[in-house]
Amino acid sequence: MKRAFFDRHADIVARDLIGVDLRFDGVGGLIVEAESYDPEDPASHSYGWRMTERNRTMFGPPGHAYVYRSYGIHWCLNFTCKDVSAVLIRALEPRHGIETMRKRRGTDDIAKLCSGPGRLCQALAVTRAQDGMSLLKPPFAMREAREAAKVRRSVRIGITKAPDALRRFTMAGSEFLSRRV
DNA sequence: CGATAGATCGGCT
DNA sequence: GCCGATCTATCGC
Repeated sequence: MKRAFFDRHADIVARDLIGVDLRFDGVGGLIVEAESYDPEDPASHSYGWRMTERNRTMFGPPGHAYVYRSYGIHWCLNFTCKDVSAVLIRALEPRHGIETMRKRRGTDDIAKLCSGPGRLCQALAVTRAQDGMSLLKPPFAMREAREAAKVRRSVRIGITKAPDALRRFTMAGSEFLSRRV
């Protein structure tokens, strides 16, 4: 994956991420669900261009991991994009290191390994330690989709602000989404 | 099944 | 203090 891939708006990047193979330390799978956020968006951490200690990575260069703590318990992985926009990675189709994911997640249910932003971070062992890391080099590895995936667009999950924005992108027919479209 | 309470952190009002 | 880009356990039907 080239840096130019991320040097576009999160809406475009999120769409193109569907079907991409993502690994962290060799563990991962295909991205099947992602959401886009930007400074104009009330649901975004970068809303109003206000930089804080938590969201500072979003204001940095595209192509980096922005990891934040959610509800005091879970970690969520985002990819930084152009103009302080970002893509929240919400679900993977497990492909690599499935046994490792099972151990970390404490379940054998393959549909629950990476189906949700908190779950996939636990499965890949992504934490605050990865915040600010480049996605273009190890331990991250990304490979473009072999063929263009069929992508669906719908409303985002679990937010209260701007609930009607069509900024959730999913792989059509995937069994590994955090929720049905 | 579906609904809901509870865990627990950081940033804001 | 309060709320959230969440997940799990545990209810009740």
